[in-house]
Amino acid sequence: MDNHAIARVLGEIADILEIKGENPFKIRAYRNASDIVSNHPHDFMRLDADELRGIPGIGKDLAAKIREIADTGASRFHQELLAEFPPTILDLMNLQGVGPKTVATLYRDLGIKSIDDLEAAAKGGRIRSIKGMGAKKESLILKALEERRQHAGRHLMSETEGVAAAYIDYLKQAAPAADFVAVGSLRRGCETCGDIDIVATGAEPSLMDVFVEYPAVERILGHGDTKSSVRLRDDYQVDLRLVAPESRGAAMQYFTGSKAHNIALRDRAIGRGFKLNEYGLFAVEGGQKVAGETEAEIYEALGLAWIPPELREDRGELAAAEAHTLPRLIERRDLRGDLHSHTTETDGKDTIEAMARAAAARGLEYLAITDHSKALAMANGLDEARALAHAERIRAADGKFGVRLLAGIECDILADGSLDLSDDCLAALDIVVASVHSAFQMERDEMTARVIRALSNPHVDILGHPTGRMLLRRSGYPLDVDAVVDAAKRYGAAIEINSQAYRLDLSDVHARLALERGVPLVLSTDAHSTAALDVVQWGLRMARRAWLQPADVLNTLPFDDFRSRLRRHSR
DNA sequence: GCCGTTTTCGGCCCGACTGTTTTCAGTCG
Repeated sequence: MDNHAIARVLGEIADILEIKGENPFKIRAYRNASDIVSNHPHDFMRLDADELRGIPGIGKDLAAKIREIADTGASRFHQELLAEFPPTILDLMNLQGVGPKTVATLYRDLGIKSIDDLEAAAKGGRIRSIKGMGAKKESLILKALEERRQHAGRHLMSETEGVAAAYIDYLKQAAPAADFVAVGSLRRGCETCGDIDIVATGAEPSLMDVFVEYPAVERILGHGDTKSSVRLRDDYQVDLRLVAPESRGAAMQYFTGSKAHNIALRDRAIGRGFKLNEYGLFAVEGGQKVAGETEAEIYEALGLAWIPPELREDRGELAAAEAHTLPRLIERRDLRGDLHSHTTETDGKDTIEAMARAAAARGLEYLAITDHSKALAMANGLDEARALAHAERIRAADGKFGVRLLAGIECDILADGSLDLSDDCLAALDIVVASVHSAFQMERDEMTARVIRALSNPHVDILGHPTGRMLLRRSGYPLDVDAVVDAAKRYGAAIEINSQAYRLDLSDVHARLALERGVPLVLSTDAHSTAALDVVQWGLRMARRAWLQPADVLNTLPFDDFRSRLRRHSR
């Protein structure tokens, strides 16, 4: 049991209590505890009940339940709840537009207890027979089922990384001298991943037995001396390739892909009298091996500079590698500031001081505190008076904890494109991120006009999570990103790459569009806790896939230079 | 279920939107 597993049990308790219609505050306590556990830096397996109780939000009951889960691997309360409802019912809660009440009604009235049951009922027109539901609801459910199907077997990069790392740790224990590297879409930094591909070198074939005996394995798909495949619970497929050390680079290259990149690379090899496969680069005449131990020597033998995995999508990287004009991709050490964060003043978990200290501990030079504005009532958003009072407190803390602070706001863009706070208030702040959080159901033209109108406000420095997408859950609101990028250019606003693993918004493709149009980008965490400042690693992968160099990202600048480049100071 | 207390009970962020209604329930954020 790790924190993630404990958090999942608590989350499932919350889900079932919700279906049962229990006290919403009790449900919130479980949900909150689940969040705390999954985001907590310490291993909950090692904390005793007293230490657990010291964590705000964990009281006597929850501390005992967490200990029980840590000690026994399960919770009796959780088991009892699962006995009341079939476990598959929880899958229904993940459908867009289907909440606990709907799940309860579907179960009670139609006996629906799984995704398959629901699909059959919806297709058979039986949903509309339930009181309070109609034909619209039925088609909404069918649409949600379709979206779910499209996402099946795919996972967020952040989660995939965790699963791959845990698997590799496990393999390393059995073969300490061997070398392991996760390749495939994960190595390329794709926003979501299907399979996990691992290349191993320097291990005995018996490693494959260890591989298929991993506790989370649900089904063994293949079990050979050099290649094995398994399916894990949680719908991951994992492939392990065991290769000789002299082929390590070739195998890494081959299994990292992308398919399009590999096809282009092999084509290039053929044109030069070589054959490229997962074992190496070979001369067609005579068949002798030219390269294969490292990726770099393979690329070099083909007249190319080594290409960072994030660029291997056949989007011009081969030509750039040949001309030695590949970008010097942005890295974490290039970032000097974070421009989007929340505190306890709205829906953040930590105070100004804690956030400032955490930013300083991560080597940041500056941090913008950008809590929500009043339209986001559920987050306890700030009105003008509170925003200004909060700004005073932020400025009072500026520089005291080893980091410069910017007093900002994440201001809602209202349905008509106006901003949630007065111009006077926005002008009095150091930085304004403007974001859409409501009224997503708009026509594309209307939504585009709305966002562009917001950008026309001279106090808007940055457009936050521009498309509103939530990976594997919903596509963004309909938006002409091209037109929005042009508007940002025209008005001198910057565009955010939001690093939350479930957002990654802008996407790599759109960020590259902004780069080509000369619109400045910023890389932000949208952190709601100190630990969340580290999610920047996911945004970085997106930025690198967009070919961004340090100079393309405003928050790589030293503090004074950065401030002068902000829209409010640059003209 | 947590928290804080004028300490064992009462409060705990709630508004917009949708689809179903004819005054509201459910979902989302």
